[in-house]
Amino acid sequence: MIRVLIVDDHEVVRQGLRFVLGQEDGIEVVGECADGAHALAAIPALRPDVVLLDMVMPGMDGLAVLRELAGGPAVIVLASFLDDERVIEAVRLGALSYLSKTTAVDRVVEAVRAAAVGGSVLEAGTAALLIERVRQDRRRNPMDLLTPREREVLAELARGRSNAEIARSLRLGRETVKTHVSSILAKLGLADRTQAAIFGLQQGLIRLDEALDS
Amino acid sequence: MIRVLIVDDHEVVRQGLRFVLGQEDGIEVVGECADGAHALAAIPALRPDVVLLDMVMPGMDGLAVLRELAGGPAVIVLASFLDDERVIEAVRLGALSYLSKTTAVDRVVEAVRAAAVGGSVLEAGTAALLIERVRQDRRRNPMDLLTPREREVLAELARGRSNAEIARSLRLGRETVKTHVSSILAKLGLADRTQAAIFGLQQGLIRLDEALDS
DNA sequence: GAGATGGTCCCCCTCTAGGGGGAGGATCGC
DNA sequence: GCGATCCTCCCCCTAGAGGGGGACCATCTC
Repeated sequence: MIRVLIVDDHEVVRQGLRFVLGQEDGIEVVGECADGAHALAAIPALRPDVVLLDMVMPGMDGLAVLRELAGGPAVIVLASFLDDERVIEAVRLGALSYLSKTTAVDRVVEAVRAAAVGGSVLEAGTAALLIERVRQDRRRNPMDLLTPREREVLAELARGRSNAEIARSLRLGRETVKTHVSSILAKLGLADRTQAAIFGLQQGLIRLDEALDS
Repeated sequence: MIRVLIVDDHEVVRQGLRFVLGQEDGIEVVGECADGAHALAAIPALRPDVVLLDMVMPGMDGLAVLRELAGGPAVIVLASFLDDERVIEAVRLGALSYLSKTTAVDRVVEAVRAAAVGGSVLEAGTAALLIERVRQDRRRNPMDLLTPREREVLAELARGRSNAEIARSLRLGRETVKTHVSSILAKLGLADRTQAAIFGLQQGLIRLDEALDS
């Protein structure tokens, strides 16, 4: 008997999963939780073999639960979307399968049975993401090309500041700022400061909603 | 008997809703669809009184379906998140209720019964959003100040393009682009094209990850 | 008809931005 | 010590950006 714990903040999803898994031979749903904290508290008593874990939950999200669960029961992550970064991170943290909620329920059942013996069920989209990541790692993060000072200047660019403002902000001469900006453009292969600003935002140096403030 | 149609790409959600609603007196689930196009095709034959509509679906999403459904059956929108813009837009398009999937199933049943007689069930979060929107409308969206052509130019700015590139892209003279850029900066109170680009990204004219792509 | 608005293009002007150099000082590793 | 890297600042030069005008034409409104 495979003991399954369902962790999802959506009641309809929990009911759906319980209903589907309940009809399967050899699978028993031993509990369900609406958030990560309750799940971690309940696991010692429920002793599940497999945890079906929602990625997006209020409070403690799926990744946080995964971190705490290292070495415990097998985990299958259920997500509404295949968010690139989260897939990678979840797999790194030991998730066996990473399924979208759009997946046919048969696949979920399949993943549960596989997880009970340490196996994985990968969707086409997930597999593609993992491969893409390996590819990306080869053509390295362009940010590594920049010196610490250049990264500071790039962050200022991403805020929408002029050379003179950056000079004041970082206590530099305007000529020095120009030198850094030129290096940034050359190293990243960008045409002008506007493209640099966009790049900085894409890299998350500055949150989009906190740019332009001031 | 209230005839209900369930439209959601997640099979587990459909099963969950069918299970919950099926236990209610006076409610009958007459069908379920996995995407918007099938839903629109099936509605004339199924004649539902109430449509439970998922906001996020592949292909034709919830808003698109709502647009086509104007004047038809009552619609209750189900969403994973309370996305500000979508809530407003959905309500504007005639959705009676806008519920999060984290809502207790009792509320869904309540919303279905209300919708059958033209009523609404609002969650606290949704109500707050609507109030906030009314507040925002007072201090007006700055984008309304721009003409359609200026918005196009602003989108190009947000891509990181130069005046010459924008001119080629929009089939304009470079002087004309300069005129538009100047108007944009003046109307929005921004200092230069870099700030305009950031503003355009914040407004969602261009997705951050698709900026800079050539 | 007059007026307002939006779109297109032009001119002149100033100033910032950005490329291409040079150069001194600090730190680190060999 | 010596090379490498980084940070700082300077000069000259060109091209682009941005402000401030003006102009023509179309459409819509009153």
